[in-house]
Amino acid sequence: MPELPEVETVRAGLAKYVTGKKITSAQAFHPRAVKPSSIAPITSLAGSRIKSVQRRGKFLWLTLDRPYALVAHLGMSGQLLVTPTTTSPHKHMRARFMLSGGLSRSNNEIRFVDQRTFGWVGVEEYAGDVPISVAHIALDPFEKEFDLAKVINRIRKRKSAIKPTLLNQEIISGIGNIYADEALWRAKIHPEIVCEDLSKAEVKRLINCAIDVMQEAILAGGTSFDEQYKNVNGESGYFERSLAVYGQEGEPCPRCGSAIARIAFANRSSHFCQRCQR
DNA sequence: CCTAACTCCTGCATGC
DNA sequence: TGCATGCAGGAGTTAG
Repeated sequence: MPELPEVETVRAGLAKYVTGKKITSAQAFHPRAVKPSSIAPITSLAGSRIKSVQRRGKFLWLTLDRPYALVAHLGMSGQLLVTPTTTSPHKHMRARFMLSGGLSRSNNEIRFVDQRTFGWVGVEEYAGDVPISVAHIALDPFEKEFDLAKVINRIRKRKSAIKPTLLNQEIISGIGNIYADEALWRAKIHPEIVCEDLSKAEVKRLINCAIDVMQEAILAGGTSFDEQYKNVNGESGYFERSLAVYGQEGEPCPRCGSAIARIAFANRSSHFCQRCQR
């Protein structure tokens, strides 16, 4: 599911509902739901207070009044739902965190729900400003330290195709398959073009298109195709209706009208317009 | 240093 | 209806 706009929607929802609350108890229900490198069991979070909710790229973490963080990655199908404790358990509930205090009294639980179990939660110490598992992840383009010129130069040295480079979280974080395809379409760049062959202006245009499309998606509450992406209230986003190419194989290009193509490479689907994107 | 291939899962759509 | 196949928003590991 979730790329930067969806994770940011979840982050903002969590920040609104759980900041300042105390975790009174916590449990995990599935062995793969907890990151193996976690330094402590989920149950040990009991008694800690949530100070803030942070994000870099697709990684989320809660800062606590302790020298470690509760980190989460949603993988392909993870959800973090804020619910009343009386809500009946979800089918794929992998962990739960009971809360007390704070401003909103009715929603006193965070549930980690994940059908495919590619997502995880974990307890981690910090490496500088971010938890250990986030340390190798590049800045995302919404962080104020994000250095556009540096990223452009790095991309332009690469000999691989531009699409897998956009998906590489160690170069620029937050972009997944949907927004990579949408950004390439907006910038009129073919996904298989080699990075080295792109001009500085083209790479700059591409990253700015990625920023624009993700910003618009955040305002729409993210992209939801099915039941796999929900915000913390269990609601779908509505950016799906604004997608130009992702999932639009055979549909007319919104710019030139020719049919959107889908190809598979680097183990993923790519959707693009063969006329607009050379 | 880099890249490609493979892996971890469940559930749904499709085709025979 | 049943079964096999392919496909899905991610990222870590390994081999080369």
